[in-house]
Amino acid sequence: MPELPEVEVVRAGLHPAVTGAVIERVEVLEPRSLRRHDGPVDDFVDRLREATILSAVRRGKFLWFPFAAADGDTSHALVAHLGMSGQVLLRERHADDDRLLRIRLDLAHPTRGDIRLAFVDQRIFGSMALDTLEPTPDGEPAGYSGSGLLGHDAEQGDEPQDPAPWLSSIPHQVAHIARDPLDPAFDEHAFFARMASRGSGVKRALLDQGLVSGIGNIYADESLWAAKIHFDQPCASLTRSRVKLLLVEIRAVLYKALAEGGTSFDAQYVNVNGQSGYFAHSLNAYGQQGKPCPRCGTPIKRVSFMNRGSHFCPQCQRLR
DNA sequence: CCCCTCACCTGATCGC
DNA sequence: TGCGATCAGGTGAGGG
Repeated sequence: MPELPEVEVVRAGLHPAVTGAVIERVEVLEPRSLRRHDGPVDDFVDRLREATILSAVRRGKFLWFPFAAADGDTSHALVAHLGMSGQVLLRERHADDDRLLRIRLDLAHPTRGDIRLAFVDQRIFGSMALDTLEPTPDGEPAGYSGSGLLGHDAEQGDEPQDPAPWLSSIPHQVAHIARDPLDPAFDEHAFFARMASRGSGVKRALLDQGLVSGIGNIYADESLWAAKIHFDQPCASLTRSRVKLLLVEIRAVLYKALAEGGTSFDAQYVNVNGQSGYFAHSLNAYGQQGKPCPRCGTPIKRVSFMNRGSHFCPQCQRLR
């Protein structure tokens, strides 16, 4: 997937188009795309009808849209996860269906008029669902909900935190996901403590969304390359300063990807308007097997780990 | 709680 | 051209 930067690009693209919009019609073409919805298809459809979307929020790779139901109730959100291959595309109301369209939401926006959200997903690992909102334990905003792309200057500072109660609430099924490293309320001390007591290798830890969210296979490999750490180095063997360095590199990698609009290796991963991203050329390790390490020239290796590829420089990233 | 394996899915591509 | 094998950016249930 879509890892944090790609999901944030989608969220930022959707936010201005969906906030304040009324859902006029919902069609579920693939019921399996509601796997995480606790109820029948009709329940999903009926409860969204005439609802007004209040915001677009993201934590890690989870995206959700708090809404006011037709009766005014604001205790629920529409949750979306893109899985490996999902997209939420903004379309014109009467556009032809995309090839792998699973769910269609027709919206009426006060200034943008009639638009459509198309949930497209090849592998159906992604999903949409309605879920109850519950208060965050720390009372902080549950995720990022700015009107612009996270980290972009135009957005910084000019947006006082919206005190709307639904923004300090999190969907029940997202509550176990840790805050992501770009979240101002990310608990660094808890992260260091849990890393120190973990028995697994460091990449496995980075991919554990309950420990730190938003990182997937690409950015795990890129961050570990930047920090010169082997993917299977035991967490507990890393000094606190090495873990701090790793966190710095993780943030740098995520911000860089955000600045470039998210990565996209093939037509599968596209931004909210269906346009391809363009970050692939600046990857240092992921997918670079056989090519010289940009730091030392040693060929990058690819090995199978956790049933997926791990890419690293055997010279810079030694197991020790 | 922690840790690991596996199931869940389709479609594109590659080698024969 | 066909066909099987392989691969793809994730998550969570369920076992030890």
